[in-house]
Amino acid sequence: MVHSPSPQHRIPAKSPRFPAANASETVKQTLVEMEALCRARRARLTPIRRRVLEVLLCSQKPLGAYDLASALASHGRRMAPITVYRALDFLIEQGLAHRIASRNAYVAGTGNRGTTAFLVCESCGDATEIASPEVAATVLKVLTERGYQPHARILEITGRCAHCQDIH
Amino acid sequence: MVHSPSPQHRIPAKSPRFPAANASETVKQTLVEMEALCRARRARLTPIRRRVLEVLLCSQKPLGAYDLASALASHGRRMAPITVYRALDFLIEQGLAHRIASRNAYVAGTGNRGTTAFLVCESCGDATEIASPEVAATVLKVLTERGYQPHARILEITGRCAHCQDIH
DNA sequence: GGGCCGCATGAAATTCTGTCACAAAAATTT
DNA sequence: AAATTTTTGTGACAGAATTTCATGCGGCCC
Repeated sequence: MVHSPSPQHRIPAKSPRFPAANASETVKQTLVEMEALCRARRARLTPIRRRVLEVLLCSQKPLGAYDLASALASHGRRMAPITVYRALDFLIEQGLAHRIASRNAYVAGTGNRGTTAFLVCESCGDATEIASPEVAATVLKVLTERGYQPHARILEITGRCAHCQDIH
Repeated sequence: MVHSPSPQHRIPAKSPRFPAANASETVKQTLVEMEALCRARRARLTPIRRRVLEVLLCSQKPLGAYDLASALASHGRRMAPITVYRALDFLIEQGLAHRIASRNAYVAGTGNRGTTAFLVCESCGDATEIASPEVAATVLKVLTERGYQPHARILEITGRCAHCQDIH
C-alpha cells in the first residue's frame, strides 16, 4: 500500500490505531533520536510530551487533539485538553510535530524547523510530509517579492493520493 | 515574472468592521458581477448567501463563521451557525469565498475555482490573495510527481507582512 | 533550612467551530 | 395542482481551543 517508491520521510506502516505500549521498533528508534535531539537543544522532552509524540509517531494519519486525549487516557479518564495542547505546543516548537490546519489535526514531524510541506489527501485524510526544496524556494521567493518576512512554516497541499484514486 | 506592479485581486480598502448596509460602491459592483456569474452558472445566489458574501467582501480581514453569524444578526438573534456554514459551502463551491484553514476564517474570492494562494500574516491575520502561476506550477509538478491527483485548491503561505514588520 | 523563582502539570469552566437530525418553507418541475 | 427538489429553521451536540486559577517540583540564593 506504499504510495510511491520514493524513500522520503515515512512513518512505520503498522496498523494499530492507538498503540498504547506496543510501539514498533522503528518508532522506538525514531523516538530515541528525537530524545537526543531534544537533549542537544536543552529542550525537555518530559514523559507527557514523550507519550504524545509516541502516539503521533505510531499513527499513520493525523490525529485530533481529542483523539490524543483519548489515546492517553488513564483510569478511564482522558487527558485534559489543555495538557494535550501544551504538549503539542512544545512538540511543534521543536519541529517534532505539525498542525494540519485544514483538518484540525496533528502529525509527527522530523525535527526540522524550516519550511515543511504536506500532501494532504482530501479523501483518506492521510498527510505525507515531503521535502521539496523546489517548493520551498518558490514560496520563499514569492514571500519576499511581496514584502513578507520569510517565516513560512508549513504548507498544506490538498489533493487525492494515488491510493484513493484507484478506489473511487 | 509577476513582480510588485501586478494588479491582482484586491478588495476595497474601506474600514467598517461589520458594514451591515453601507457597502461601498466597489463592493456593490463586485456583487453585481458575482450575481451575473452565478446566473450564468445557474447557481442560486439566494438572499442569505448574498448577504454572507457581502459581509465578506466588505471585510479586509478573514472573518470567522461566528463573526459572520453576528454580523448578520437580526432582532439580537445571531444567525444559526449551520446557516452560515451552508452559505459558505455554496460560496466556496462557486469560488466566491475561501476558507483560511490556518485561522478558521473565511474571505471573499474572485469566482475563479482553480488553485488559489494566500499570503497570511501571522501577526495581523490579514490574508492577501495572490495570483502566482509560478507557485501553482511548482506545486502541480510536485503533486503529480508523487502520484497525487492535482486537486490542489487553496494554498496558505504564512509569514509576516511588511506592515507588521515595522510595528513589532 | 527557608523562601523564591521558573517551569511543568492538574482541573474547571468557558468559548469557539462545526455537524447532525429532523421539520418547515420556498422554489422548480411535472 | 401535485410532486419533487432545494433551501432554510431549530435544537442539540461533538470537537477544538483558550482562559483562569491552583499545585507540585527542582534549583538557587541568602
